Amino acid sequence: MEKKLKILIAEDHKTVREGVKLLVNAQPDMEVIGEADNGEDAIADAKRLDPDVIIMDISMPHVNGLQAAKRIRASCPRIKILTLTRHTDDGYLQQLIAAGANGYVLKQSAPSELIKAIRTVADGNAYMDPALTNRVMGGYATRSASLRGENKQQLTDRESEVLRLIALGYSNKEIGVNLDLSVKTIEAHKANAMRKLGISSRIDIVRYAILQEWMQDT
Amino acid sequence: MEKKLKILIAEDHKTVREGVKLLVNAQPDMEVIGEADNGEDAIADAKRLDPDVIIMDISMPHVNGLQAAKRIRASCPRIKILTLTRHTDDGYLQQLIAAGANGYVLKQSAPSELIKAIRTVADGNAYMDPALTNRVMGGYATRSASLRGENKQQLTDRESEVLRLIALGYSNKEIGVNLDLSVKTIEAHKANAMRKLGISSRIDIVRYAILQEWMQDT
DNA sequence: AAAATTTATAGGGAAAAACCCTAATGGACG
DNA sequence: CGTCCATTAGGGTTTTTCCCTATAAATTTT
Repeated sequence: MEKKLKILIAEDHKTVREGVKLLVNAQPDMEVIGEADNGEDAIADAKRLDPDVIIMDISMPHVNGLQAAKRIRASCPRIKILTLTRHTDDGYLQQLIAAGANGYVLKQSAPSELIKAIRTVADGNAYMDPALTNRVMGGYATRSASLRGENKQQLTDRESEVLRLIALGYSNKEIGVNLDLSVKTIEAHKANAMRKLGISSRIDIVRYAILQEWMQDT
Repeated sequence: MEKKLKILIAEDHKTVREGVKLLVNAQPDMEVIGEADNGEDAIADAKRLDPDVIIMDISMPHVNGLQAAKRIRASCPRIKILTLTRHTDDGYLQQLIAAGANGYVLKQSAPSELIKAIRTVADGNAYMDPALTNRVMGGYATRSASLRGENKQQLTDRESEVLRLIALGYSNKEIGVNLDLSVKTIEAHKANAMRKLGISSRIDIVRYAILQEWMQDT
């Protein structure tokens, strides 16, 4: 095995941070070497730890991801920056590109998307979530993966609800009783949701749920 | 349904806080009405929200659980305080009783233990985790549940490992492959662990794992 | 030291759950 | 008004889990 990709996670939400770490460390060729919960620490850690890729949430306390990206770009141009965000905030998109981010992944994407994105930016290509590919980004567009993008439909409310309960450890039957639906219906929603996300196991559902910050309240 | 028990959670670790909230809100007769991540806020919230029971971690920033318990006892004697802690820290035990805590639950106990404890202290009885009952606590001993304590053995490393992976969404087979053991062995560890904890479903495993703060790293 | 208990391992067979395929209904949208 | 797709669900097969039993090794007790 050649050297592992060194990843730094900059994300203020601990649950997501730990979920991402879990996911990344599960890849044989990647390794989380540091974590920061604010932009300032992210800048310091970037210099100190010299990661290959920084996974950075754009909304963070103190110094936000945008500012942090700009400063890291300036001081450590070698380091690739992959931004991670909740919504399709158009506003940030162009600013981030300008700030020097190498990629842009939505939190609502499947975990496999994030892994693909890491590999893509580590290879020196820009990466844009398929759900955004048909938007702006003139000359930077990624040529590698993601363009032939697995249709990235949104999950319906029911589908999200079912996946969340599955991640929490409920069986299809228990969910059926809970929501007063047939097991068969739960199975259908689950299967449809998994197809949409391109995932195929319960761990993937758990990982997706963690990324969604679904493991809380209710 | 008579009025629900109002619960305040004072715990600095967010994952645990959310896990406990999940568990408590799943009870038809309980409701989380507030959360605090430090002792100071816990004291303020106790006065402001007037909960029936406070579930309080003893190690918290600013003002620790011990100090907070003492002050809440003084200002709101009606409110029951149930302390939640990681280890069998003998040291704290007597201090907590002196500070006015009504109960003491270990984090390594099954979630059902916590629920039982809430009901017991809400009823005006003292509660002590069965694992500790055979220790100190002269005149305060609980007479209600818990004394006829389900044998509270510790999980072995293997058992913990298996439960953790199950909580993360792995199937027995996947765990077997992962640890290079037969599925049958995994099943046995799982069954033994569940028997020890007195639980019987995957959700219970997930809840237990959250209480253990197992859903992180690795 | 011998005996008893617990841990780690695992098989066989029954029961339960999940999976794959198919399908009807009722909106939304062009 | 026809097409897409969300929501609902059944039939039959495959996979997983559950329950009971078992053995060697380590640990604890007597």
